[in-house]
Amino acid sequence: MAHKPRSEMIAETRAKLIAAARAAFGTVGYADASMDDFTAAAGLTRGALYHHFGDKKGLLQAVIAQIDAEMNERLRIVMQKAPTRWQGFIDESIAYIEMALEPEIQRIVLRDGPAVLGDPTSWPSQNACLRDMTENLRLLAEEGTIVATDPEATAQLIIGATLNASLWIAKAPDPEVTSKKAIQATKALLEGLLVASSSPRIEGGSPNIRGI
Amino acid sequence: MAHKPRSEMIAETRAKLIAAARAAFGTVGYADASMDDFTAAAGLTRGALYHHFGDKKGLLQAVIAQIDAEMNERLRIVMQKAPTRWQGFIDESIAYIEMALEPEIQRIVLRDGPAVLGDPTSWPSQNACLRDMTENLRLLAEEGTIVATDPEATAQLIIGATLNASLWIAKAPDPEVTSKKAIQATKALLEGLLVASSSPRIEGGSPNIRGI
DNA sequence: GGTAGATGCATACGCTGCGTATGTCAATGA
DNA sequence: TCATTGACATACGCAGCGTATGCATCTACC
Repeated sequence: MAHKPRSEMIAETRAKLIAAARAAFGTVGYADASMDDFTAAAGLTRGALYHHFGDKKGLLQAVIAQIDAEMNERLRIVMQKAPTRWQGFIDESIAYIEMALEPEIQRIVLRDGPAVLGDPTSWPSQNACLRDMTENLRLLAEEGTIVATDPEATAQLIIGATLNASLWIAKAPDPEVTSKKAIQATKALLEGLLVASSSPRIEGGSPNIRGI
Repeated sequence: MAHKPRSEMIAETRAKLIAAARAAFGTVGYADASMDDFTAAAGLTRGALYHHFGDKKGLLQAVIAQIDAEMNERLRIVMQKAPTRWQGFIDESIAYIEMALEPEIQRIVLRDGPAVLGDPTSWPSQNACLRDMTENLRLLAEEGTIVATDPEATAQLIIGATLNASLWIAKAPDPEVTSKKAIQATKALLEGLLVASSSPRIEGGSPNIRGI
């Protein structure tokens, strides 16, 4: 068979390295993942890694970028499906909690990432998610659904809250029950932002799209 | 001069190791802190470290325990000074944001700690802080000040929110302005928990004990 | 289409840093 | 005073990272 074009081979190598690293980082963690081991698992050596990503950190960045892109896409879909802006906002927060329950995301993006690469708010991908929520909050305040606060600050608070909720659920002995509690509490907290006149706190909270 | 009693020498050695490690972890971070270097800085060797703390992780645990004890003490004082339970709750959250701005706390407790030792909610010291806030929320709900939600879940959300706010402030180009925004938004979010009848949202929010 | 240059990736080497095994000396207690 | 415990240092081995170098293959230009 004829050889594939070089650019395609390169992309494949990069993808293999990212996939192997993602698996290793997600299971044993960044610090305990041996570059020799997981490059070998991909049928390569550290030479390829250093060539493409500079160092171990560079590879972690690439892995996180990939995962983050997937997360953003999933959140985008959730938002798109929601009937109202407010409902989309609630759904997005809950979806974020659910995603952060996945061990790979927890380990790589939420734990090792910040420790190795520094503050996540300066990552390009993370900024996309934040920007979306900020804009959403701004519009919600503008249309009078929620009280007027600094939208970016509120977005930071909400992201932090949901993130921590995920970690809490993940380590809880009964994740099912804990998850319900967390989601209920999250709704209560978010509904506190509603202006009292337009949308009083509803008994039982807003409906849950996933029945969790 | 006569030698100090042995137990005193031992405590001193432990204290010196913890102090040296704390300085190293707080500046260059856990991963880049060489045990040879900071034990030497304390006038000791790795032998002492392994004898007292087992390994590098054990020393990190000890450092975190020390910092956490200091944090809890500071929070306790803030709570004690507050005129009402609700005000104490607000003040505590703000104090938490302020503390998490300190580089040493951020680096050691908030970033490296979780990455190296795993979920913070399973740390004994962290649990103390959480337990206090949970109890506080339970009482606030009981006395009818805030809406009824699962107090533990809500505490987790609030801690996560404030924690993330700190990280956000720390990396912001203008921490002063950002800090004000974050604190305002935090108050708005927390005041959303108040039951509408007893304590309507007050123009300007609750007073700020530190004038930030 | 043949040759020169560039580039993807492997191999080889040195260095740093952790953990353990062993040694030594001082303090305690009978 | 002597035996024993325990605090701490020293010595060694090993894993893992980063770099320098080498090789083979693809592209570019004439």
